[in-house]
Amino acid sequence: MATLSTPDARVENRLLAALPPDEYERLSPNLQPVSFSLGEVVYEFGGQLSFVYFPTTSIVSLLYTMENGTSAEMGLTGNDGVVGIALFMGGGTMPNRAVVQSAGGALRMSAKVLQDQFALGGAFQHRLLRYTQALITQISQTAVCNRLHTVEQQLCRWLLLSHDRVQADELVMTQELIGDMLGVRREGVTVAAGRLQDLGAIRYVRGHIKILDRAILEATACECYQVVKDEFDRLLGGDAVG
Amino acid sequence: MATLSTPDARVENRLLAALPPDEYERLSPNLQPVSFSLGEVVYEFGGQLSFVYFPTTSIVSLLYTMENGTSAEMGLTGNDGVVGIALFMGGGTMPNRAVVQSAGGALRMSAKVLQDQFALGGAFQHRLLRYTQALITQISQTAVCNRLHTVEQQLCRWLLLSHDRVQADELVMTQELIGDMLGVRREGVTVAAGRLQDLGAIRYVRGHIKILDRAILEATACECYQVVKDEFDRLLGGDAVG
DNA sequence: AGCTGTATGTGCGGTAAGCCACTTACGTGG
DNA sequence: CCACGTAAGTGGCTTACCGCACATACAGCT
Repeated sequence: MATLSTPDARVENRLLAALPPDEYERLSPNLQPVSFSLGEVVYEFGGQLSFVYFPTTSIVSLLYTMENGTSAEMGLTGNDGVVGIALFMGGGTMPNRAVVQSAGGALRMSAKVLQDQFALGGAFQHRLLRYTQALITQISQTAVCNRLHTVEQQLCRWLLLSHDRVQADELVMTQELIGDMLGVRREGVTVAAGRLQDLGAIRYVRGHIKILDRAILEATACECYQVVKDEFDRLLGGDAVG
Repeated sequence: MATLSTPDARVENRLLAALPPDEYERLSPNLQPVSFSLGEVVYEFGGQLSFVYFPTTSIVSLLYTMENGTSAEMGLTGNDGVVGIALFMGGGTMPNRAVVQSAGGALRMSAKVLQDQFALGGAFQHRLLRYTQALITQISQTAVCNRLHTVEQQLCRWLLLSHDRVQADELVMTQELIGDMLGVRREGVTVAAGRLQDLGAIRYVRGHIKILDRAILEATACECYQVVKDEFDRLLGGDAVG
């Protein structure tokens, strides 16, 4: 059977790449490459999902928008995970939005195929659940971080998490949008980003952030980044079963 | 086979109560009633779990403690759910603590039994995953709420969520401990609780909170409470499959 | 009744960040 | 190379909350 995905698509998503060869062969005919543009809405609050998406070069933010229009991010998914966990967790819909934060590609799989394959209970199920647990850690840490840390610390956390999920040293993202993600005003981002720029950690020009020195970002960030990173490494690392 | 649980233990936890009779019969011999005292630690940061717990009359908070000792709650589980999701999600440990917030009973099940039963893929697995998705919503909303809402609004949310999971109109909880849960100072809780008392919503006397008027609490809370409640009802309601 | 420990109430100065109004800088397209 | 739209920087005022230092109040014990 001819696969619609590109030959090396597999290695572009770490969750899929970690599957044993036979399971991957079983899935690959059902993966279609798609392309996400910046700001595209992958799913809406309460919307029924028809597909799950395995990002390859894109990053997708999960965020919640309040009644008064303010919003905040709860977590973000890159090529280490999957967007649309409600489909295998059983709920069908999620009470939040998923928005493309960094343009790029993804592999999509239909709801039915996903659910059938999940029900087989093999490595695929195992990997999806482990990823979900890692995501729970990320969301939890976001909750704690929102309560206890400064905007500057959170900006560092966010930049590091994003940088880990993208191939380049440049992020395309306005301060306005980062404000929406972090649930702070645009001006707050400006001030915090200005300090990071003075420190030499980043350079910021009209929607293009260049990561110049990760070490400075890590030193300025709160412990939350490391907690999330460690847990992702532990749960999704190569040594894990299947 | 004689069950070690009390005859009506089943109906005390809604997750178990929703199982079809044959599945419940299969599980019940493996459920042992245990009793939790206030402040007891169910599991520690990174600790290996040997059991999962299905609270019946107790409430267990999931919280994270920072390096500097401050802490914040990410979610709480009562008789609608289960404590120790890492055991079936595959991680084995969680990077947070679980602390008994309201003394009472629970039913425990060993890790091995849980994992074997989960792997069968029936209604039990289905229910556990749906609960996990509901918990994700709760944690997500906590993250958003921490960022965007006042201490008073969050206190209302917390009181309502706790009240929903306990049988009486009285919560046993000092303002100091609520401060730890919400990630705010004890004095901040005092001020917010004082206002709620002036409004006639609660009465607070030395660690005993009496819920006098839920309607006032709901009006004062942010939308976060309703979002979480709706999602729990949707995902865990009686109409859901199996 | 009085003692003592824990729980709660209150006030004050400091700070992070919100809101608002505005200026400056870049950069693409005419 | 100029204009205009979008992105970023700045400053002043206000607010919510923190940190600290106390004052009070209840509850069980003697």
